[in-house]
Amino acid sequence: MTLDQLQVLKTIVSSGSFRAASQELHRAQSAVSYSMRTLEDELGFKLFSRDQYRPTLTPQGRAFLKKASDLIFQFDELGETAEFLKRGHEPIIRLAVSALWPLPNLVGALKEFSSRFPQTEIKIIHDVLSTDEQLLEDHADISLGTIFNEKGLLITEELFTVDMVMVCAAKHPLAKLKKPTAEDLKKYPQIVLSSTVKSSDRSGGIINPANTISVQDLQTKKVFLESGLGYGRMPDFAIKEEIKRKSLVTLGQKPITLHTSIARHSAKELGPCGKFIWNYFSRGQGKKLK
Amino acid sequence: MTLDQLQVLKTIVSSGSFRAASQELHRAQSAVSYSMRTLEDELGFKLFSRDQYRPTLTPQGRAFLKKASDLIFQFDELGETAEFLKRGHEPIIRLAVSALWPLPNLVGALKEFSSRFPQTEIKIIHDVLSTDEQLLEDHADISLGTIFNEKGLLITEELFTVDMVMVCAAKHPLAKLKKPTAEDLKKYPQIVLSSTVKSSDRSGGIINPANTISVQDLQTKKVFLESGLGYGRMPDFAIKEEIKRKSLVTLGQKPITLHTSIARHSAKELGPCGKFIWNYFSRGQGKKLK
DNA sequence: AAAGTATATCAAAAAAATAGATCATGTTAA
DNA sequence: TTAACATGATCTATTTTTTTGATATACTTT
Repeated sequence: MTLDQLQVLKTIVSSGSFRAASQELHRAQSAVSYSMRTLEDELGFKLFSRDQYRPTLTPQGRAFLKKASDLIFQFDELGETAEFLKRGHEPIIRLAVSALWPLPNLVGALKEFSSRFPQTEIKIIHDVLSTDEQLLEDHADISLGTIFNEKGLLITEELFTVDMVMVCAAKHPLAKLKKPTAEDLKKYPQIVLSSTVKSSDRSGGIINPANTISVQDLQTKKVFLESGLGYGRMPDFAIKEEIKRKSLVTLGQKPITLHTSIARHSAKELGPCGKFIWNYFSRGQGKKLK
Repeated sequence: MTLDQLQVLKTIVSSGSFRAASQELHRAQSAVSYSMRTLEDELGFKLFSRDQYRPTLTPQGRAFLKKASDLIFQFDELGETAEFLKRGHEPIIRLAVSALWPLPNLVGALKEFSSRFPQTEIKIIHDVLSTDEQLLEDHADISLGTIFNEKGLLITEELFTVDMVMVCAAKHPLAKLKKPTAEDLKKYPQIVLSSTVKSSDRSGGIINPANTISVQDLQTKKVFLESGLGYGRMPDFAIKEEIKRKSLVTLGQKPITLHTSIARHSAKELGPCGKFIWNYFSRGQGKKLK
């Protein structure tokens, strides 16, 4: 049983006769006849009843064709996938996204991407801080994170800025002070984001290293801050709601301004899918939300 | 691109080398090599990188194989379907079921059937009364209905009995009378089941043909009866609940006892699936619930 | 009855797949 | 380090499979 035989079968049924199918397939009529005979021999039952003028499917033939049609459809799809891969499109694209990245900024890109390249799988590596490391270790194709150019191994492009503001819960003792000094802060634990990757220590703005609570993601950090466990910096876009409903309050510290960037490995060419993501952000569409 | 090539590809990956695959497939190594070369030529990209000792899939190859594996799986399934059909199993079985048939009696049979023959589609033709007609016109393979042997054209087997009891709503005027006579009944509309098929008129027990309301299914009949629209006969199994909660009451009429039967066309052999259904009921398993 | 259209079948031809041998290369174990 | 072994590519000859073109037979239509 070959797929070609199934395609011949389908053509016969859609065209109505062996002869018409042979013309449609640009083969001799005897070839079509032979193809069906060998298929029927192998299957062990007749696909067509030939006692009428025109061949009609047997009940078995009808049931068989139904399943065979699905197979042919999937086969055609495989052909399309092959075309897609042949043109150099990536079967999967891996995005390393920093925890500090404003996620709403991503969904627009991903929406457009997945409608344009439905064949390409998207893998989000939602790392804490060191998204560039993911590039260097070939765990990601594109990184969306804060700027940190690694000895020219990466091609980066600066995008927009994120302000990291110092906050604590409204019920926290620090909230009572007008403008807490570093001395004031030292008395309470600071919640900080920390990467599991050791190589690059990028923990900026730590007040008292001895008195910190490290977490691995922004969501946890926010919960800890809201619960009054300590104080710490948060990206402004992530705490708008909390400030509005006053569960978090800003302390008088000057915000730290982070520069976000898109990056890729200089030694690895991006395919059409990667280029689309790259251009989406580098041409500024990704900046809109900011 | 042929399915055989995909199977070779899959074997190479699972066995780890071209040579191992060739042994597994009982072919020469050169045949496997040739098969992959022609496939790669047609696809337009390399499936394997051959710079290492053992061939490893390229990223494209990996993505391609993933989809190809699905195809192979579905192909194998088609082979199983073919085996199934070859053994004479019916791809579809059509059951004509009378509206008077106790449905809970069916579910047991269908449950067991679908677990034993998952490949066979079940079509229920829930006809009103004339299920045997469905057999004669080749719209059904087996009929479950009330007895009515058509000139020996059908093979039937008697199963169990269903009592048709005369009822009306508790709020209906007839409910007040102790034992309403035919004269009493004549004053009110009678709700009757009527078939769309004209040929055989089997409407038994009609009191006053002029004063009837015809419905096509038992559910509607029950709703009409409960609403007090009229009186009529219902199978006892279908109104147990309503009698219990007193929304329907029985009138003093003697019940009509219907004999149910299973039937099939004498000129058409049943396949294994049909025989299973037949035996399920004729050997009495279907009677349990009654 | 005649002309037109169907499928099956056959022998010959064409095309495709396979086998077996050989080569260059990489791996493993003594 | 060397010798034995394993791997995939490539080539030619062989085998198998598919296709063709011609012919036979059957059914439909006019």
